[in-house]
Amino acid sequence: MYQRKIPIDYECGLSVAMEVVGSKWKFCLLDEISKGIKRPRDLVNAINGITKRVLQKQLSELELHGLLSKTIYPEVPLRVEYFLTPSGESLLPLISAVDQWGMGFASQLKVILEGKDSEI
Amino acid sequence: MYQRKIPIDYECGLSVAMEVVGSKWKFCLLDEISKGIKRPRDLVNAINGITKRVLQKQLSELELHGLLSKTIYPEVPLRVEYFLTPSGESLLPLISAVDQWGMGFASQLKVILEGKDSEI
DNA sequence: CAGGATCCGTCCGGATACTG
DNA sequence: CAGTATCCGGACGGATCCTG
Repeated sequence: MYQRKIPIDYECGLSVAMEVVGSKWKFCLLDEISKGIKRPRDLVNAINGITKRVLQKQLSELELHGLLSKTIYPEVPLRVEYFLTPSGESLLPLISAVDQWGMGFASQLKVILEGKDSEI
Repeated sequence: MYQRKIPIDYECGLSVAMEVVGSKWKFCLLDEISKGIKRPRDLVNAINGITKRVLQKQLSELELHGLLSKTIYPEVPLRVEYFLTPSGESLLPLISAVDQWGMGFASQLKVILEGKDSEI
């Protein structure tokens, strides 16, 4: 995600993984695309809080890293559809696992953060 | 990990998970601590590229979120040891899975990035 | 509509120093 | 040694504009 000085430790799986999917929205993007939302514009609408610029950047990174690919339909207006490569698909079980873990953890986090808020 | 405007979508597991472990080093930290490296100073030495300040911050966040806890030994010099809470331990399988995925993906990423380098 | 470029404010992280 | 505060430069993200 912003690791360029300690180039990337190819021996460390976590380092590699963080490099590729360590940005805020990448799991979400892969998830949404796997669900069939393929066009940039639809993704902006589907994902709460992402902006066009960031979406564009992260899509291109995912594409560069070989997790995503796209098809360009030379229509007017232009249409582009992203889809998961095999590498991207290999990540889906992990995303699902992370999502489920997060669901299970949500209640705990809620209590913790709201407790903190009330201390103000 | 800088999502404070779109507070946190507790309905979205990915959102919750990213909030808690979406920083660069958190998986690494939990991993190392689970391996028995418990003191901040040892963690700085064990993790390639992290600085004391960032370590401190991420440790405290993990502690705040209830994934980590610590024991303070009132010795001189002061000794502190972090350990995983049950929530933190529940994350280990995921970390392991991410690590393994990263290992498998490393070769592909290497080819891609080195290919890009050689284009310069 | 896709997506790249630019301007610019904000946040993050490195370095350093200080306290207990 | 652990943890916090401060200063400061650089990276990131938002808004906007432009091209195909």
